[in-house]
Amino acid sequence: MKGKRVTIYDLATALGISASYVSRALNDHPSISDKMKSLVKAKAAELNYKHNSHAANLRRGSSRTIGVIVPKINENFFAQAIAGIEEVCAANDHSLIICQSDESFKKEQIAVETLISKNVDCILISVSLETKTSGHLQEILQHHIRLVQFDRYLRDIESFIVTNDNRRSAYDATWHLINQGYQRIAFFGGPDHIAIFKDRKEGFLDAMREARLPVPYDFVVENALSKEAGARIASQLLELKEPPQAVFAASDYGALGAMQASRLRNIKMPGELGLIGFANEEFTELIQPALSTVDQKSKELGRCAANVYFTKLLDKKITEKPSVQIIDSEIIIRESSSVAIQQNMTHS
Amino acid sequence: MKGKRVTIYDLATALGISASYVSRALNDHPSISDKMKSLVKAKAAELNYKHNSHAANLRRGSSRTIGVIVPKINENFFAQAIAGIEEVCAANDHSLIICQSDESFKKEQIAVETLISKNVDCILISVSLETKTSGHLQEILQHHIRLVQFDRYLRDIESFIVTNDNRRSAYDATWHLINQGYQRIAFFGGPDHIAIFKDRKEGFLDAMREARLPVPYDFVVENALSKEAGARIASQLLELKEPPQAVFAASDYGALGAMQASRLRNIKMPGELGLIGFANEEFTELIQPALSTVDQKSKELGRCAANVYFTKLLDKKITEKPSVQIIDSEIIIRESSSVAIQQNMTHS
DNA sequence: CTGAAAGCGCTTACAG
DNA sequence: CTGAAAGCGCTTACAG
Repeated sequence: MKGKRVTIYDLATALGISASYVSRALNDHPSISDKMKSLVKAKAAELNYKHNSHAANLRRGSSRTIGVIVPKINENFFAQAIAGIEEVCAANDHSLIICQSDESFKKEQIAVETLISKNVDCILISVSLETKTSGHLQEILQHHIRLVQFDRYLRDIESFIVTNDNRRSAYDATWHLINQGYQRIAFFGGPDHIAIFKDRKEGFLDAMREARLPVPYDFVVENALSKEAGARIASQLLELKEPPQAVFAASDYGALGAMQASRLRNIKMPGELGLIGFANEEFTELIQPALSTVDQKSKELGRCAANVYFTKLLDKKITEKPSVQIIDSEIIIRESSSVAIQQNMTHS
Repeated sequence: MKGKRVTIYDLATALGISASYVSRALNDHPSISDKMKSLVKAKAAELNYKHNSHAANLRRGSSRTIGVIVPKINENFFAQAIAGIEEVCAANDHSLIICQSDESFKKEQIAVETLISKNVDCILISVSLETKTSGHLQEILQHHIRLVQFDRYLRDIESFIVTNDNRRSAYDATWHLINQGYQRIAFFGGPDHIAIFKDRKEGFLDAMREARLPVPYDFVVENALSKEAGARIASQLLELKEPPQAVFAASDYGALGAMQASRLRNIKMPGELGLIGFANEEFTELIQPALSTVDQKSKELGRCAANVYFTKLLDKKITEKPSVQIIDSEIIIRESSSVAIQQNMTHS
């Protein structure tokens, strides 16, 4: 069905030289003169030659390809991270295979299998919410494929990690709420087995403890990352005799759900309920009231994750001890948590 | 640096059979008994064997991989389309390489080169805004790679196309505005060289003509797809002595810009300015007023695009004449264009 | 049902 | 600087 592909042998014949020579010319090997390089490349273009990366990879044993696995490509956080990764890969002449786990452990495992069989040189992963064990990541290492975890990571495996200082950001976000005068503050978090969510919870508790504010048992919620969960749980809490005065959500979507639940009850924001999220999703500055949040510098985070491979792992036989790299995040204060800003808005 | 990989020869030796047999067992060849298949597979798992897709692809001449090129993976429309494509590919045991052109013609060309050298069997593309010529798409065909265009397509190349009836949707959206009583209606569109934008403009003009409403020359704008462009142009138009009473934007982002510009001027929506966008982006139902829009059923669109390959192109020597497949879209009416809805909202 | 052998298109030591 | 040759790991006609 397919026509015969033009190979380096065809180029060699056409030019009256050997295939090895052609290969070297095409790959900019230093032994070849610039004149010959351009001659060969011109002929390649003329005959519509296309490099066959599968053959090269098979022979070379490396694919110059990086695989990335993220939970959702359409969440702005991950899309930005991918953009950063892509930028660095392109600059280093590597290509990129993007996989989506869709927050499913099963799909994540399949993605790992696929990337291994595609012989990628490195896998950058941000694990799914369902991921509790690292067996599949261990397998990556067994196949001598480099591994970098970013944002959401597992602790029980040796790998470089690029993430934010989640505990610190959560601490700061919580203190921001406290400084606004809120006292009964609830935390909408994620599963404890993923370090960033545990860290955000700890940061929240650190601040509350330091401020000597009570944290009722049911104000700390473990699975409130989605809009639906956020809305459901906020609805419950807002029915209490002593409902929360503010919510710090470890996810913008959880915060969005809380906002919708409070709107249904005509609860004024930020007057009666303060709210801050996490991730700086696109919608956070578009909704009303605009949602305070934590900007994780996701594009920079993606850049760094990719750079870990290019600067610390590529071509290195003995790897330095895996380290954790921290990307600075930034608290963004908008109307949803700031009485001061809100008043300005109203008066303008 | 890498340890030796386990190959089918290792499995063959371990099992006392031939490599050919192993290969067939692993690939579920009908000549092999179920018992032997599971025996071989068990051994493969035990020895941690992983299929090398590069070797297989090189030998087979096909990669069982589909490439997809979209302008932006983080626009909800494309993310949804990719989700649909992924679903169909997974069901057909094909893997997916996702490339992002970032609305740049140059990047799109590079993506095409990459996908060709990766030997993908098919490329699904939605072209960038800058794409005016189809030379690079022609090259795909020359390499005997199948081509399907979806959503944004070029007309001067023979390929299957999966898209919405953009002219009809635009016509309906415009009539919706007309029926709400708006008369001076502006159109925020995209470049004419991309068919869908031309179609949306035509649909708008069809409706205006039919309603015998005048369309001032400067009410039809060609490059107002982004939030920034939408805001800039809306600002200009709203300064006119006879400003538009409504805007139909061919992009939700353009509509968002218009909304922000009108808010700055304290123009009431939908009372003083009606607005409808296109694509049903995530933010459209979250902002206030909620933005009317056209839902393009993007996930279904992605599914169909992938299915064109699996049902009409895969393993077919003589291809049927390329056709255009239409995915039904749906007008979603929200507050931004509907006085009736708005009043209900206010009174509730 | 089973195996020996060829070959996909490249890269890279090795030799000159 | 240049080339002949081996081999990456698989699949698949071909033969039995």
